[in-house]
Amino acid sequence: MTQPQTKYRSRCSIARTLDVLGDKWTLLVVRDLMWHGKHTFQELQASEEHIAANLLSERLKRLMALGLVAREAYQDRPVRYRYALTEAGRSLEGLLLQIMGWGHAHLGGGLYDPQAGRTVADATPDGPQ
Amino acid sequence: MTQPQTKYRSRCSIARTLDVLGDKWTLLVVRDLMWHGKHTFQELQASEEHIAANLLSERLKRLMALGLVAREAYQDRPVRYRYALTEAGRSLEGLLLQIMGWGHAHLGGGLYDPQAGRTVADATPDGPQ
DNA sequence: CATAGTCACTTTAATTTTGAAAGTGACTCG
DNA sequence: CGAGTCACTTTCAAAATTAAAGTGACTATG
Repeated sequence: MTQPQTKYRSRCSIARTLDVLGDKWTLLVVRDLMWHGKHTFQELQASEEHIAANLLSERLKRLMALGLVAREAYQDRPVRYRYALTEAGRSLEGLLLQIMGWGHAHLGGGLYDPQAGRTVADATPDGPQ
Repeated sequence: MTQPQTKYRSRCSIARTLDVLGDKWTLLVVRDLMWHGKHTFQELQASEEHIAANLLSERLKRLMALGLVAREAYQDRPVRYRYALTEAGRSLEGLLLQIMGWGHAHLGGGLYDPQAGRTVADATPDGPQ
């Protein structure tokens, strides 16, 4: 009986979360799916930060493999997909809000109110103040 | 007058936070400083996840440049430093707790109670359940 | 019918980051 | 003197990111 190959660096929940979401792009894709009504490849790619197409493709595959995103065809011939968060994917909203709150308080980023569906505090160009 | 070179990819608070903390190691260093009483280079390096020395060195420099960590000499000849979170660094606790909560619920990682100073739920080897 | 355009990717190649190991400098201890 | 400790830095191969170009399956236009 072989040792069950561990998927994660450690037992720590923070390390495990970083193993799957710890990069500069994944949570931006989740943000766009969660709040900004972006659901096609093109819409996701057109976001302000301009993720490279190969990375977007790879990240969507990973999020689907994790069960955080699912896709369904919105067109045949050629088949094209619409991506959406699953229930598990939507559970990341608290995390996004916390990250946004910190970035607003400490890095001068904007504040988005998902309830209102709009920005309620503008960003400063470079940092806080 | 030159355009003030923007430090961040975008005005979004989430993108800005990921610009500075979005990798697999930075928040583990913060975790160890915040909760696990690890303050010297050696202690930080000895953590379960085994960060490479060059990365630890670079991350500590970045965290200091961001004002999230400060160091003070605890010994002369040779001078050696103890690293600690600043007030701004300690403000990341909510974020760590949120990340930990998500990783516990969805990836089966352990739960640490900072109040009690101990693990209150063990991790499962590979995932949730 | 040929050509241009759209969408969703994939491929390619240069650059950057990472990871693991080994090395360095300033000491202390035996 | 030689070994050991601590806090790094250096080195270099491997992996990830970036930007650009290319592909395939169509639809719309002249």
